[in-house]
Amino acid sequence: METQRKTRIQVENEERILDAALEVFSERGFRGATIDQIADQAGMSKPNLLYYFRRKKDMYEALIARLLDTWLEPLRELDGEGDPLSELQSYIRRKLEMSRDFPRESRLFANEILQGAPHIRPLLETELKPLVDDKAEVIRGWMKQGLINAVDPRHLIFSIWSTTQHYADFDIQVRVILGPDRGADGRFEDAARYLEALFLDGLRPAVAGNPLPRVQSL
Amino acid sequence: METQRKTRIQVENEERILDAALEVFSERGFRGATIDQIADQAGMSKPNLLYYFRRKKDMYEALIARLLDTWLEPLRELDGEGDPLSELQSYIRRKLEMSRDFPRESRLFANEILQGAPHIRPLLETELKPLVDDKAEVIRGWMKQGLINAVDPRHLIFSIWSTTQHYADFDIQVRVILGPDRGADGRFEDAARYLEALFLDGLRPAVAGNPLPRVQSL
DNA sequence: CGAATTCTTGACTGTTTGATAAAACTCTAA
DNA sequence: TTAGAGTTTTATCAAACAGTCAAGAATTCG
Repeated sequence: METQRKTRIQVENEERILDAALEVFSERGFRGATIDQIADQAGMSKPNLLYYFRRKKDMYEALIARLLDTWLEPLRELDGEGDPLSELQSYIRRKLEMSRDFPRESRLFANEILQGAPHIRPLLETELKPLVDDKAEVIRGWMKQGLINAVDPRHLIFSIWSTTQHYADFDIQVRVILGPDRGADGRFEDAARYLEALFLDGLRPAVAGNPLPRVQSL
Repeated sequence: METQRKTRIQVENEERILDAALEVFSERGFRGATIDQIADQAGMSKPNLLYYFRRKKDMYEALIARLLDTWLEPLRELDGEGDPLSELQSYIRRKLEMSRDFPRESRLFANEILQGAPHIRPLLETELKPLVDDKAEVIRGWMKQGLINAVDPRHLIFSIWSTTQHYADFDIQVRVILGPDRGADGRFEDAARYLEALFLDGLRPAVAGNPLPRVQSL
């Protein structure tokens, strides 16, 4: 059986639909979204949309499938050969950039996990877990060499995920608290600065009169 | 007009319904939840449930109203007169305990914020923001005295919220990654230990041969 | 007790929503 | 240019769902 070649129109419309679906699903979750809303957002009729994706579920699963890969890319880039502190700093920066540039994807993922990962659970076991296990081992290696403080690397990863994704997922709350002073870019710059300080040095100040007696990361 | 006194049955049933509603709303969000599911969970017929809460929205709003108060309680307890590091540590511990003991409430809140806070937005402005502004000022005071490292206190609060709530909201993901080795209690103990280390000292190790040149917090 | 009040239920209504059928229209390649 | 494949629309359906109603059952209280 030959793989169906896609027509120009097919490629265009599937893209348009998935973009609209991402918009709606990320805002309202799977069950909260309606096909009408997605069709509306995509600027086409409902039956027309269903010509490309026969079921609501198909759209959602197409989105989820491409999502996890993108989502894990920053962690994949974490390099065991690099300098630990700057590697982790880069990872935090990349995750924060994803929250800034792909907030809809972040919310879609959050929605899915929040509801018990009904569609993505198998992928978590087969894709997410092995990757995290692998990178946790890398980080553990750094700790054994005394290059970074010894903590549970998996919880470290959780804290990087949660703090960075917070700016996409809880955006409304963040905006209410920070006010309109600084635009979105300013918020993310401030967040990057803060997270760097937190993850590197924490809150406990260096001994007075002995400022920053820390190893300098290159 | 006299305030209706509530009968025994009324008090009991409203409690039962709200508990069931919390269960269902926190798992599926407002639109994803159905009255049938809630009635089922509460062990009563749908018309009976609707006798107590005439609309689905009424249940949701009753839950949201009582939620924010509980949710902000730990932050209210942050004491400007206390020792900064141990105050913040206690705050983190209290928030983590809330994630452990009230995961449904955490998820309900996350769902609401994720969807743009359609029901709770006004309360965020009138309750959440002033409290955060107030406590941010307290934390800023500590920083000016050099008792903790200087960072943006609002982002500090965001990171405490996100890291602690992560264990309730992303519970499934956390469980997949940590495996079944340690039970729920173990997970939260590990999380508490990790977060203390992160927020106090970060990842950058003390200079070799000069172990932990830090102010000791009492 | 017994009447008034409160509570519960089965049967029902109108609407929203996911999905289909088939006809009409458009595009493309020989 | 035109046959056939690919695309869009109109009309429609069945299930799911929020909410109603009226009548019967249970509870309360004088």
